[in-house]
Amino acid sequence: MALLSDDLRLQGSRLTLIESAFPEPTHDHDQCVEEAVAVAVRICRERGSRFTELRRQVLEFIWTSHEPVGAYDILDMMNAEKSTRVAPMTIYRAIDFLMANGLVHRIASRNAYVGCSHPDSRHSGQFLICRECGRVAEIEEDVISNALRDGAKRAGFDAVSPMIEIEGRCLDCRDNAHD
Amino acid sequence: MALLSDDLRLQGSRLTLIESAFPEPTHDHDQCVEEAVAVAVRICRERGSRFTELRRQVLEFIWTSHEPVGAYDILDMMNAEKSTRVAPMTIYRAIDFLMANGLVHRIASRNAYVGCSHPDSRHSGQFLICRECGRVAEIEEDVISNALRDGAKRAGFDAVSPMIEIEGRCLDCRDNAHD
DNA sequence: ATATTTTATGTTATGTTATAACATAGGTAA
DNA sequence: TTACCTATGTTATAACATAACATAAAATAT
Repeated sequence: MALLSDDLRLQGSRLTLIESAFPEPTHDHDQCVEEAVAVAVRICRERGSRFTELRRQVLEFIWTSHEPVGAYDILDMMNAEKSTRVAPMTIYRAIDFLMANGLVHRIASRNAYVGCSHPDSRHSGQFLICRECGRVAEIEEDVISNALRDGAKRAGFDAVSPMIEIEGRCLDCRDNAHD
Repeated sequence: MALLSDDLRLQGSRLTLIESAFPEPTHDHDQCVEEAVAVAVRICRERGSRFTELRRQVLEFIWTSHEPVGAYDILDMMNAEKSTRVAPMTIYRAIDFLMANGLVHRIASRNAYVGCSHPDSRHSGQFLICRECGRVAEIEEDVISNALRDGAKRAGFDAVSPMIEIEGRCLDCRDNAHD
């Protein structure tokens, strides 16, 4: 899954290796979807969970892009493609299943959902959200997790579920900017 | 504003000073509200913004407690107290104003709003949300901010607006737990 | 194989959160 | 006092999410 792009860029006068958390704009996205489904199949089989046709479709629609997708967007895609009518409830139930199995994450600041890029490892959400292209990248920085745990602890707080959503500008959009 | 309580507690065998980010359950909450309004008045005067009666009322309702308050909760409180009928739009406009001036924050994971406990200093949101009592405390840990900025940078990302919402259990609820 | 149970989905209705668009009023400044 | 800008009123609707109960399909026990 070619989600990481390595780029050589000049920063000031030093040559630096920057590893973007975002996929290259030219990447083969079909492959992302394919792999996401394959992993989901495997994980569900391992757990004895049922990865039904409906759930597969919803997962695929969420993986339409690397941008968060709203529940009603999925609903519309679903109903456009098939002749059957599906109700919101149906979509939300599939989303709940996918989230419970760590296959998708909810982006609270957008009321929308993204596919998880590493559903195997236990992790709490750290998301980079590009304001320009709308894409979301998931990172897993121990420095951040540790800082959070320590900060919470210092405040006398048992942290259970930290959620981090960072808005800003991704490398590609910075490069494309004409200012 | 007595938002910090210092407690001496035994952790393992060491005597440790824990500074809870949450207000003491017995604190004088009227004073929180009073101070929040006073600060708002000052800040708005400094900026030439108009702190109208409506905006003051909405700010006060948000400060009803240290729990996040929904827009429609405010609406209900408003309409219960006064004979006039206020529309959602009116509330949202007041909330927008208060947020733009850093007087309240939105808790995205709850679709609700809390008063800002230090509206003077520029800061990005770091919130502790207690699952048991529902209260929210705002912290400002440089360790976290730095880890975020560095983590984002390493991912080739210009972080603009980081949002952190940590769910867990506050010190008071831990102490009150009977297990 | 059939009955029983559990899990998934269908269906209808409604609850909750947020904004668009345009009208009116109320300060502020020329 | 006119003109302008900002705040609020008003109506309608968009966008997001769940409750409650019915049916179907799969897994398991008998």
